Amino acid sequence: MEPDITIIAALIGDPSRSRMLLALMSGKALTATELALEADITAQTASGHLAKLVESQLLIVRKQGRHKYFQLNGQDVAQLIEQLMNLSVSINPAAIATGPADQDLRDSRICYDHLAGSLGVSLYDSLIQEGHLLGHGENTELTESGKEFFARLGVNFDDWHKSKRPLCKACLDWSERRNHLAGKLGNWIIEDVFSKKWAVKDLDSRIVRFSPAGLEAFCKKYKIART
Amino acid sequence: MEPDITIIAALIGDPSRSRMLLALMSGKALTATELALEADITAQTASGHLAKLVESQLLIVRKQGRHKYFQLNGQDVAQLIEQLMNLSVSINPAAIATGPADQDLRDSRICYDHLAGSLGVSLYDSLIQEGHLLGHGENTELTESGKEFFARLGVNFDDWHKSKRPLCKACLDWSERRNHLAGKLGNWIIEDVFSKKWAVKDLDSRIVRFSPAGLEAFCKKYKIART
DNA sequence: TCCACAGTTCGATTCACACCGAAGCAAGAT
DNA sequence: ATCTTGCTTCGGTGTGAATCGAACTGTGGA
Repeated sequence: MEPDITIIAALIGDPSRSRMLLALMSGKALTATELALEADITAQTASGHLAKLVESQLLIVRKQGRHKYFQLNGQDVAQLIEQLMNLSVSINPAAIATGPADQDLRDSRICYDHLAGSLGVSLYDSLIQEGHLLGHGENTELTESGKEFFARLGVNFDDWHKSKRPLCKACLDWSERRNHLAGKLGNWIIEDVFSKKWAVKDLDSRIVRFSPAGLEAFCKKYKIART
Repeated sequence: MEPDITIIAALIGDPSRSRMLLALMSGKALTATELALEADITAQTASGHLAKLVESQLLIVRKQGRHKYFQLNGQDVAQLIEQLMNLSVSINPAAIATGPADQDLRDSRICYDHLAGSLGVSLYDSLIQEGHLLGHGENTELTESGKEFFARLGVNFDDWHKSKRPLCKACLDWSERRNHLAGKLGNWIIEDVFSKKWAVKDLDSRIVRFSPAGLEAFCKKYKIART
């Protein structure tokens, strides 16, 4: 009887599958063919892999017309992958390529459903600085001042109490090795950014591309010091 | 360019290796043979696995005599495995392994050929406290006062100079996360305990079982404060 | 109705790697 | 010195799994 962690780790421990999972870290739901392209394998092979990932409940799938949309099965899975990246970075720091495309990824990217990268870290720092957030390790708490601040921005906290997903959560950022904001509030912030058209998701990567004006507005809104 | 997380996940995703890693999650440092037994494979196969785990820096190894002690490379690795266990439980709640309450093992056990566990740590602390021992990291030195103290107990240091084995050495205790005394002196102490019948070795484990009177005598001899 | 496209199933191939037996090496023990 | 023990190296075997070509199902559009 082999431990269950073996099965999960073995699923991630295949190059094609881990490429798919990384692609899904953008939070977007992708079709089977898109994932096959991402992993650089044929559709047949991808189909087999995806079936396994769904069966093991690492992914969930939604059928829409003749497409099948896959996404990570919740925050737990995303967090596990993030943790794996953390460890691989701390073991092999040279592995972080320093290409120009990579720089954008480090600046601001999607981590499942919230903002990561140096901008995400700056946001977190600023919220702490302003007294809106209290951070103790992995757990984070919104202060009264923070509740007021976000209520003024249009957040309706009452609606959120129904969900069991934590309001705030710190997520360790692999490129910065510091916390950024996850949880429902982290998700709200990035959705707010998109709805205001301050930034758009890059088509086939996890990069979040801010417009110059959007970046300025964002930094002003959250009192982030520009570098 | 395959992502690094693939490599790490693949390492964990082998039944034999994950059994070893789980065994090491107890915090204990284990030898190659112990791990081979744990994984139910031959020593040769285990040796190959362990080499990979060390090369990839998931494990660290310490050579002590002809034994090789393996342990998890820090908290990061332990945390990743913990995370994997969490996910597998949330996916498959049926498999809940209840860890054996090895309190006796934590209290006092054999570590290669000397005393470990909370009692071993207390002994080390007391020797430092009394000024018999000087500890700088892994290296430890017997003071003049210490030499006198042990000479009075019957140790003949002259005979020991022939051996190249270090007289004193600190050995990291993983249940306690603190040093205990290894080296020839550490061995002498535990042999002394056995010869005085203050304690006996448990048959199939590394537990050292003190008699009530033996424990009292031991603590008095080394001025260990009883808790 | 026919075609195009998304995804799956089947069969065959190929290859990596976990595994063990045997032998070798190193470090204590006797 | 000789034996025992812990670990490693080498060579050969076998199995599992990833892969793709080809053919099939099902959906949507022309």
